[in-house]
Amino acid sequence: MVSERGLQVLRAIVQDYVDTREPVGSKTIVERHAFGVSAATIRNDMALLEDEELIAAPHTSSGRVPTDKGYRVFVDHLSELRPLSAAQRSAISSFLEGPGDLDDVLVRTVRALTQLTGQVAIVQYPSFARAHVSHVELVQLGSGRMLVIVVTDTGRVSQRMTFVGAHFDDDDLARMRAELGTLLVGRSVRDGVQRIDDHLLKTAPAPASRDAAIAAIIRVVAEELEEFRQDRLVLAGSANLARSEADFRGSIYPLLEAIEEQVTILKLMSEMVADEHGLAASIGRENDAFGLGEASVLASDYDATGSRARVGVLGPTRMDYPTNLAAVRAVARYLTRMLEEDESSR
Amino acid sequence: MVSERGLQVLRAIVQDYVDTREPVGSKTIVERHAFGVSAATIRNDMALLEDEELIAAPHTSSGRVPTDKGYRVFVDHLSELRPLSAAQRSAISSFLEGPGDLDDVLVRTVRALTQLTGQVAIVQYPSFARAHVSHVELVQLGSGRMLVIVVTDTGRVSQRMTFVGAHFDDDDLARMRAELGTLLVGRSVRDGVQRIDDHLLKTAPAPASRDAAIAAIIRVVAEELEEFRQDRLVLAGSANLARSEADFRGSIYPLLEAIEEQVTILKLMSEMVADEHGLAASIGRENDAFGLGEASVLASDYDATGSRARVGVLGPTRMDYPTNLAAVRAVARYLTRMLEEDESSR
DNA sequence: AATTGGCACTCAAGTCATGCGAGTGCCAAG
DNA sequence: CTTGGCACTCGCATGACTTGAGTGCCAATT
Repeated sequence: MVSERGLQVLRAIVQDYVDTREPVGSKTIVERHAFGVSAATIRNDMALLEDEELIAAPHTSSGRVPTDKGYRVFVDHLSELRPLSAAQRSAISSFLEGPGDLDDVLVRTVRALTQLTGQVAIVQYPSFARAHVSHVELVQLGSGRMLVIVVTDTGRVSQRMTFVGAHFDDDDLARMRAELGTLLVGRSVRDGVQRIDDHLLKTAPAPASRDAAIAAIIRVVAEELEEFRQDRLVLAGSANLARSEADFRGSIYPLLEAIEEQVTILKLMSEMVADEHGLAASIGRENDAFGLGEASVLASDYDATGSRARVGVLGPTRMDYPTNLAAVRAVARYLTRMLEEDESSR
Repeated sequence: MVSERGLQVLRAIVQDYVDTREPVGSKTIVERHAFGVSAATIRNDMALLEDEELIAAPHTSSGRVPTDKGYRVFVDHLSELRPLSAAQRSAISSFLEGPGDLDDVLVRTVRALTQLTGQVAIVQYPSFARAHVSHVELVQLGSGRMLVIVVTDTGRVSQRMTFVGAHFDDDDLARMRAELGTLLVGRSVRDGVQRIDDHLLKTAPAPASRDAAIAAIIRVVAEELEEFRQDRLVLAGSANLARSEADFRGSIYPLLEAIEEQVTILKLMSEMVADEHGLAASIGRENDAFGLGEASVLASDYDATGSRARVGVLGPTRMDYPTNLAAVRAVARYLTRMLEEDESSR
C-alpha cells in the first residue's frame, strides 16, 4: 500500500514531469517541493511507488516517469479541481456568449475549449433519438425534385432532396403531408422510424403507381430520421497535436486518423464511465483498444434539452490533468447553462 | 542555359530523391538510369544545374537535392502525364459511382483522391454566386420559430431557423412568400442580396410592427444567400501529413492549422493560375506568403453546373508530382463527368 | 567541343575510448 | 522511520580516428 506521503511524491513527480518532460529524481523533488524530508526518504517512497508500478525508470539510475497507472492514481486522487482563473472564465464567456443556433454554440464551445487547454477539443452532438418530430414539410421544386424537411422539437432541422418521377398537384401534396403528419408528428425519432417501417409493410403499393412514388418519399423521410439518430462530433484544435508530437512515440498518425474518422472517438467517448460529478478520464493504455494507447481523453457530461452528451479533450498521456479537467468541467457547465437559457427563451 | 541532357539529369535527380529521400550523387544516377555516359559527365551537368540553382548540395561533397526552383522546372517540363493504371481507374469509379447529392459526391471525391495520392485531398465547392434562386419557403414552427429555406437551381438547399416575436396567419405567410418570390426567384444569388438591400432601404417599416418582423425574416434570407456566396472546402487525408512528417523541417503544425482554418487554403487554391489544361501547381517557397513554404499544392479545374471550381492535393514539396498530377487530373475529369450526368438526368 | 578516367580533397557519419554526473540502492547510525 | 554517506550504474557528451560517398578539376581521348 502507498502511504499518504507516497501520494504526495507521486503528485510531485507527475507535476514536474508534465512540466519539464524530464525524468524527475529525488533531489529535484525536495528542491522544487517543500517536503520536510531529505532526498533519501523520498527515494524510499519512490522505491515503493515503483513496486506498485506507479512510476518507472527509463533506464537504471535515472529519474522516474509516471506510468499510465500512475497517472490514473494521480487523477483519481485529485480531491478538488482548482477553479479557473478570472481570465479563463472571461475567455469562456466571450467565446460562448452571443446568439446562434445549436451548431454555432457547439462550434464556439470547441474553440473555447481548445483555446483553454491547448489540446484537441471534442463535443458530442446531443442525441436526437429521443427528440420528437414537430414538423414534416414537403416542397416541390420542379423538374421532378422534391425537398423533404424534418424538424424536431429540439430545434434540429434536416433537409434532403430527392428525385421523384412524377409531378404532384396540391391535393396530392396535402394528402402526403397529412399522412406523414399523423404518422410522425409528436412521436420520438426512434418511434418514427419504426412506424414508417410498419406503415410501408402494411400498404405495399402497386409498383410504378402514384402510391409507389409516395412510398419512396416516405422512405426518404425515414432515412433522414435515421440520420438524426446518428451521433456526430464537432472537433477543433487538431493542429495542437503537432506541438505535442514528441509525446507520441510512434507518430501522431493514429490520432489524426481517429479525428478524421470520428467514429472511433465517438465510441471511446461514449464508453467512458463518468464519476458522480459527470467527469470521466481515460488514460493512455486504457485506450489501447481504440488504437490510441498513447493518448488520454477527458470528458464531462453536459445537459442539452432532453438528452445528455459529452464534451472533452484529447491529448497526449503526458498532459496537465488538473487544468484540463477543470477547463472541461467549466466549459460543460457553461454549455449546459447556455442551452438551458436557449430553451427557456423559446 | 541547361542542355537537353541537363534536364534528363534533373529529372533523374528529382525522381530518385523523391524515391529515396537521399541526396543523389552522380554515380547513383548512372547506375539507376540508362544514360550512355560516365559519372564524370553527369558531374559536369550537375555543376551547371547547380549554377542555375535547380539543385543544391546539403553540404560540400554530398549528393544533390532538387531546389524548389528545380521542382518547378521539373513539373513545367513534364511533357505528358502517365495515364493512370487500370487499377487506379477502377478505384476512382468505384469510389465515385453511385447516387447522392452534391455533398456526397464531393466527399467521395476527396476520399478517392487521398486514396490515390496518399496526400491531403481538397475540393472546392462550386461557387453558387451565379446560381439562381428557384424557391424560397417559409415554415412556421410554433413557439415563435420560423424556418427559412432557400433553394437554387443548382440543387443546393440551405435552411436556417430564426426566432420571430410574432405568430403569422396563413395570409401573412402567403404574402411574405409572394414578396420574397417576386424579389428573388429567377435572380442570381449575387443579385438577390443586392435586391434585398434595396428593398429594405426603400420600405423602412415602423419599429415593432408586423412589417418589422417581416423585414427581420427577409434579412435572414439575405444572410443565407450570403452564405451561398461563401466558398467552402471539403478535405480528407490530413492524417497523411503525419507520415510525411520528416519532409517538414519545422513541423506539420502550420499545415494542420491551415487545414483547420480552411480560409488560407481556399485563398491559395483560388490564386493559383492554371495552364491551358486547367492544371496548376504551386511549389514550396511559392507558398511562403501563406505560411506553407514547405508544401506544394496541385490543382485542377473542374466544371460544375454553371461554375468552375478546383480539386487538388496538398503535400510536402518532396512529392511525386507526375503521379499526383495525373491523379488530380483524372479525378477532376471524373468529377466533371459525374456532375454533368447528374445535371442532364434532372 | 564533349567525354572520360584518374586522383586529390572534403566532410558527414560511424566507431571507440574516456570522463562526467545525475541518480539510485543500500546500510548503518540517529 | 529518517538520514547521511558511499559505492555503483548508466546515459550522455566529448574528442580522436576512420571510413566512404561524393565532388571538383585536369589532362588525355574521341
